[in-house]
Amino acid sequence: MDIDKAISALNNPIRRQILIWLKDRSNFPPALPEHADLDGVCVAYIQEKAALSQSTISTYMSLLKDAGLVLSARHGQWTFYRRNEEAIAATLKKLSEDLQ
Amino acid sequence: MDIDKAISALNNPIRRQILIWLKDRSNFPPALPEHADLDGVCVAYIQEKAALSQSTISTYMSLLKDAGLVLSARHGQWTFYRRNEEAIAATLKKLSEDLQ
DNA sequence: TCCATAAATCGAGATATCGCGATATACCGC
DNA sequence: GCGGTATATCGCGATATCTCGATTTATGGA
Repeated sequence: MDIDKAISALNNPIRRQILIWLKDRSNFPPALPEHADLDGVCVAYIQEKAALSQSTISTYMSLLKDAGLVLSARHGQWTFYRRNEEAIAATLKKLSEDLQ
Repeated sequence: MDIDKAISALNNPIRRQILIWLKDRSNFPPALPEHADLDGVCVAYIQEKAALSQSTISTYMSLLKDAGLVLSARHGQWTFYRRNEEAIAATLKKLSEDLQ
């Protein structure tokens, strides 16, 4: 876990908001029937919610993934992103232990 | 509490390290006798420990202060900085509540 | 094979942050 | 007032981040 990368990824209100939205799948439109059993949310839905460009959101999701805070899975043309709960918890724990 | 400012201030390993050092006064040289009863550490001691220029450390301390994470008190020519425990705890709590 | 769709990558201009040396300000003791 | 010390501020070049539109890559369907 790279705390520097993680804090850097968190140092943006929209990226933090994305992590918050991802806590609850119902923040996004319902999944297509063929994706009903898959975990995570596709880039297009996140983009729509965040109201930033496709390229920006794709970059943001890569950043979050690079920091370990989300996991991704490709299914056909879609990439589904979901929270990495362990990494998020570990990051918050490390920050608290360091600073508290 | 401005979480954006706080995370931004924390988004630097040396500023985080300073907050960690400030947990324990003994990380710095002993206070001058005439400062024995004062709380906090002067800029010069922090600078020496961090091994960055005086202007950089002064700016860093201003940033941390602006974010509310430290408090400052001027005594004569010296400015003494100390942790703002409540603000640090509140920042970590907010981050955890938002993201966890 | 072609076309359409989803996502990733590229290139760029605008803005922010980093860290410095130089300078300014504030305060002290003489 | 003057010189010295501690800190703050200024100006700057270097680097990083932000966000975009355009392009590329990957995939699926007709």
